[in-house]
Amino acid sequence: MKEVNKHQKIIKAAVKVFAEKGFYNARVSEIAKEANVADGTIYLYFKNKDDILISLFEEEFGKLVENMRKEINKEKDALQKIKRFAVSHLSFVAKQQQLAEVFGVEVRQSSKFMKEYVNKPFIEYLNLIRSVVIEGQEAGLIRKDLTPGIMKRAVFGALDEMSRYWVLSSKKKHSVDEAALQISDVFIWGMMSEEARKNYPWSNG
Amino acid sequence: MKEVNKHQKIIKAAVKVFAEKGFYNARVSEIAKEANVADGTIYLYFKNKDDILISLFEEEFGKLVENMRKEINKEKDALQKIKRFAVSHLSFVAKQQQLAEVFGVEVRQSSKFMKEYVNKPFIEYLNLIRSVVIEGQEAGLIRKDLTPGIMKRAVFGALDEMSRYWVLSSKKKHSVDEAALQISDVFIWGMMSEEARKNYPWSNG
DNA sequence: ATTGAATGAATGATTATTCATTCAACAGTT
DNA sequence: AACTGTTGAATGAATAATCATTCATTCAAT
Repeated sequence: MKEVNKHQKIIKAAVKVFAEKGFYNARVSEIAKEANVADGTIYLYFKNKDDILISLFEEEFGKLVENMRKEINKEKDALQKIKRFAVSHLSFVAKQQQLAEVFGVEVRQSSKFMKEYVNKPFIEYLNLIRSVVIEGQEAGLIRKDLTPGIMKRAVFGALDEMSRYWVLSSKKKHSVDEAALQISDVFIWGMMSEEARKNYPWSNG
Repeated sequence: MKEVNKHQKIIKAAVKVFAEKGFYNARVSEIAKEANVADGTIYLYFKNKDDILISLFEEEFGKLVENMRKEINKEKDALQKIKRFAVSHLSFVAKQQQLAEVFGVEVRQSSKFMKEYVNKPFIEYLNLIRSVVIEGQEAGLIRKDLTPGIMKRAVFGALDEMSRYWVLSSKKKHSVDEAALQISDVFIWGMMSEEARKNYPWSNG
């Protein structure tokens, strides 16, 4: 049976099962069932259960990083890039809930125990923010007393916690769009240099 | 042998083992060994392995919430409370690394526990921030267009991501104190109302 | 006839949990 | 103070269940 890409089919099934059950409570047999392949077939495409998670992360998160890089480059000033980052991040979460759940809830936790595996795509993602902060400081838009390495974690953390709420809660009281705007707005005003606050052409809304 | 509180001894051992290995890779027998009790003794004090994690969370996080409530009440204006929250949160992380690791990495990120176990103490902790935001809005210090339910997640998320970096990284490039100050400063400036920005007696440093 | 992708039942390891047994502490009795 | 019975906390070897992984076999395609 020359079929569609099994690797991809298994990854897709794994996203679903990992999101529903969590990595440790996910059964390889259930992923196989979801992907419509035999249990053993998984092992023709992946070394083991860990490898499914790692591959899925490398591949899918890799795409996300590339996509985000393009998104923020649509803006030319650093403060607008922050806003674009927030909106894109949360829009991805809303569109790809299961994947977001695996990224946010499972991977960073699990990666701790996969000693060898340094989470390259994740670090890259964080460093997109860091670059924007540095760029903003060089342009005089962002306060120079702020450490880019701290700010990248603050911005990402704020968005990530919001994502977790969005993905895990069933109620979804706040809209993700509204959250993205409010969070980026607070960071923009909070990080903006004194000078920029006077001159920057800002129509807050 | 009438001994010291075994319940407490087991919890303490569990914190250490969970922090080192993660919940799913932690062995009950290892917790027993660490606590100097027999494997079976654990089951005289806890229903099962899950129950160890849940109890530890309820008890230890409960203390943290109470402590934080006292801390922020040392300040009387909302913006200073935000700062105090940030400093206390990260100072706790630095002082109780293993416990912080279990709180941050194991409990909150484990979708199994987030989904099946409604995390009362955690919600209470978040709502401390929410109350402060509301208080600040009522006093005219904080912009009224910001949703307290979004802000509580943004502030907590920023601090939490910083904590995760701090506990998991071995390098510890940034000091936690510095991080707390920068993060709270950005939030304070970002959330402050136009009016407060003019009148508030602020010595930024 | 040959190949090798795919299968899924069987295997082997791992571990949470149980429970028959031990033993220290104390109370009552002589 | 010595002996005996009772209690229940503590033990840890044995159990039972769960799953990741394997591999002998099948079978579709060429």
